[in-house]
Amino acid sequence: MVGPVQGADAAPNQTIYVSNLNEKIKKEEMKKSLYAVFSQFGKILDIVNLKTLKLRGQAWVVFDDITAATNALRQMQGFPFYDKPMKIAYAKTKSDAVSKADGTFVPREKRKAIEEREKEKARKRAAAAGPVPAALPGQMPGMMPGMVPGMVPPAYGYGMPPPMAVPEAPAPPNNLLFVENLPLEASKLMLSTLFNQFPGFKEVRMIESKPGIAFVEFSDENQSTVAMSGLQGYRITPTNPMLITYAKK
DNA sequence: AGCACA
Repeated sequence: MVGPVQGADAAPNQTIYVSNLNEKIKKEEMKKSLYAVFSQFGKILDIVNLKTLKLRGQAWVVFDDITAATNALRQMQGFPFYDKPMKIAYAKTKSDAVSKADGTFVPREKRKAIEEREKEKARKRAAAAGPVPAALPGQMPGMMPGMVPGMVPPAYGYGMPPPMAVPEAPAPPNNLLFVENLPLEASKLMLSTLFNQFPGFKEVRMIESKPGIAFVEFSDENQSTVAMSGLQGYRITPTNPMLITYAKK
């Protein structure tokens, strides 16, 4: 049998479906925090988070490739995030961001229209031809006039814009953390106190001319990773959940 | 629980 099987998990996909998310968190914040937590696994093409009745508490994180998605799924399964354990599965279908990147994207309205047209053609053909004739020698079943084996859809048809701009590639895991979205009142002492709870803490560095960010150094990347998980989204003030990523070195 | 692309 072909296609998704009822009751089975979705097949591996470069998009993960994340559910059991805290519904109180606003969309923009949720996306930023998901980005902060998942970008360590690979390039993220898009994050979709809708708050409609049917879709709240869920998000789709679209990765560049399925290896990244698989690692994210395995490593972040059950990860406590805004006080709730994340539930992660592969998405059931291909994301638009992926279709846009590989040139196969067709807007939904057009997809519908095209389907209708194909159906209509099929009906007419069936009516005109009567009983199905045997295929001519050398003709492949299912081929239509004008079709050529191996034909592919046009890249970037339909006047679509190029794929969305993507945040620059995140740094690989390492011992130095980059902290952003800090409130102005965040001090070196506050941050040191906070990060010092985690083993391997070495120092906090802030830059006078760049408020809102800090670098936090640990002895090794395992230790920095633990601290990142522990403080991701932590609020020094109610308005600024901190965003922690690995620093570029 | 809920699988979309505002």
